[in-house]
Amino acid sequence: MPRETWKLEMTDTQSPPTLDDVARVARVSTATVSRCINDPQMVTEPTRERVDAAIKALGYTPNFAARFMAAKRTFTIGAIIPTMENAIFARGLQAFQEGLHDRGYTLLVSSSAYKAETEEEQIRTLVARGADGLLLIGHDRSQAIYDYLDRQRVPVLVAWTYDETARAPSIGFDNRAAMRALAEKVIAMGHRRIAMISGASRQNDRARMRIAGVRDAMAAHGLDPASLIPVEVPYGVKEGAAAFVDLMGAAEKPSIVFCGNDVLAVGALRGARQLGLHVPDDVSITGFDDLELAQVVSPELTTVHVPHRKMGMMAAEELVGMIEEKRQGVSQNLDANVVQRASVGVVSSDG
Amino acid sequence: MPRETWKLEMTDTQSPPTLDDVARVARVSTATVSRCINDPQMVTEPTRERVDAAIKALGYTPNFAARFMAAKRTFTIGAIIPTMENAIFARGLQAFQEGLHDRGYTLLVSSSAYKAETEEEQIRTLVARGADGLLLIGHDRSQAIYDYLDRQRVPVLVAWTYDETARAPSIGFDNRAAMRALAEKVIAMGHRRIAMISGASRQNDRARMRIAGVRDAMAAHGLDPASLIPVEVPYGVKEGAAAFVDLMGAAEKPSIVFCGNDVLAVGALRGARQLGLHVPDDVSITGFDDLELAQVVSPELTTVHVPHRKMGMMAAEELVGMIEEKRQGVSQNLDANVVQRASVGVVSSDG
DNA sequence: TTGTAGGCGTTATCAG
DNA sequence: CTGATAACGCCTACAA
Repeated sequence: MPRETWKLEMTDTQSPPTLDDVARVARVSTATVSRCINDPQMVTEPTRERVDAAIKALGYTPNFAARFMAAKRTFTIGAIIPTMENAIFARGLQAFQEGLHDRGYTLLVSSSAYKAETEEEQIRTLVARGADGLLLIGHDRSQAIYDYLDRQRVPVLVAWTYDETARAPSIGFDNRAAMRALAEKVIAMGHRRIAMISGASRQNDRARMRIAGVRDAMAAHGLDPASLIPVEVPYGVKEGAAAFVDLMGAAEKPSIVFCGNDVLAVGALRGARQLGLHVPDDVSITGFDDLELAQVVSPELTTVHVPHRKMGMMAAEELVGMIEEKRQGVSQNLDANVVQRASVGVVSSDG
Repeated sequence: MPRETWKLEMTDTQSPPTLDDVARVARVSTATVSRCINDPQMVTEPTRERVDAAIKALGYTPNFAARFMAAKRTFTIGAIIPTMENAIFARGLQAFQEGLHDRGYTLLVSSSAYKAETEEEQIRTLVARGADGLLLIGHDRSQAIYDYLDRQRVPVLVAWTYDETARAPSIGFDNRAAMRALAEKVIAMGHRRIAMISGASRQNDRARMRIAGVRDAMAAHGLDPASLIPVEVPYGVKEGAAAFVDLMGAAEKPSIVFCGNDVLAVGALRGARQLGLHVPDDVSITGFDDLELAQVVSPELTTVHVPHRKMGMMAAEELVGMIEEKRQGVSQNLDANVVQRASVGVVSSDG
């Protein structure tokens, strides 16, 4: 039995088909097969047909690892988000994925569970896997990992926040200004006894900026910003409820509880229900993000509307641009508007 | 200037460090460096220290593509879920990821937007990228793609459903039986005018089974299963609300509206509010999944509790087992229990 | 214990 | 337009 035949049978049964197999079946060189796939117009009609037939017959799919090694491109973008649990990042990410898909890229997502260490690990994983670019949430991470990214020459775009002074370009909104706008409106409605429930602010610039925003508004209204001591808990409905109950157990009960996001606010709402408190008559509550959730609960949440889809779409455009034109990214500051609904009430004569 | 030096400098500035670079700096062979990374105990203490130092100094990270080509393993698992928008799959996936992480694997997630075509594309992408195994939702997909997976020898595990007759092993629950149990309880409370809002049932065995479950219960109570004509809409709060409003506009208004999942049910609740209908006095509503959402709305949803985390953890264990022991997967049928809350009421003398 | 060298599946540069 | 052939970065027998 001729060696060739033997080998053909072996490869055929043992493992997925390769370019070689296709080439052999189509009776052309591997180079030609490669061209058929990547640049069909460089090949004559009849040969292309033979090759396509062979590809179909064998059920061939190119091996990305090999392709990456040879071409240094994967048309893959990685995104690492803090959580997939609640839908905070889902809508924006969906738009991001659509934008990438339109441009011929695939998105791979990974979640860090709000842990810096995990995020770092996942950044390395995605880069080592050949991601052409990365989308990250917020600016807070170690110098070391930015250095690593530089060395590996992987473009990075930050989303969900805007900070032109940061090292990486960002497409997002000004968390601090948005929260300040919300807080100013609320304070203008007469609220003076202010409390806040926030996610952990360490390693989370969005959380920190939102706290700062409330303090800005307080200062602007002659209140002492330092008097605001946010309760920090993990983002979650249960956690929000528990924090709220604690807050209402204090000697001086707040008339308004600002929450770091809608999930926490929904938790607070639930805490209020547990305590038999009426919102907004007994106490007001605000969120941030304007998730679908915000309009599902009752009362509907006063919150900050974040342009999720727009942000995702613009991020896709920008990141692909950075990759293909090898240029620095340019930051964009999108609008995030306060949306007033029923969870905040007017205070008449409140100390 | 000696050529070696020149080359070293070039590589040093132009591209990420490779095994070669590390070897050169540590004055050992590439084989030794490789061993230091993959099997440290095969190397003497002093050499290992030199190598580790070189790795740190250079900021070296192994290139997965190259590693994959040589070793055929990536320690990466891919999961493709229908959507990331609402949190349906998030909790289970989170547990799945944790389970994988404990076993040394990384999870990469991709969402198909409930489109078979997109899912297929993503399956190929993940496989081509060297995923060691795949987690998919539900059994409904083309024969062709299962054949492809076989040929590529990539183990596949299905979750969120259980069907021992299907081609792929599954870890999930019996959607039909669970929905039937729920429906039986509801019907036993006197409901006879039954309607249902479902997600698209095409290419979605979970949706189909849940519809079948309601019909089973109807038949068991002497009602005509064929009289149930589910309204099919995309999973979404808005869509659920609209469908509900339509349903209540019919000549014979239902006393109970079964919903294919909690998101749809929350939508229905909202539709009821729009119509000024009281739930459950005027009409009852049920969900499925027991998302956090279910306890956040009011009235709280009667629904089916799905063991998300348990399912995710077991799936991780099973899939890794299939990969490492090269064995067929074994299916598991988990419990999904009815949880009665406030959205369903008793009907006294209803036709 | 350490080094040498072949091969993994593609792409891309040359000739033809 | 097509075909050799040299990388790409790593792993792993096999040798020393």
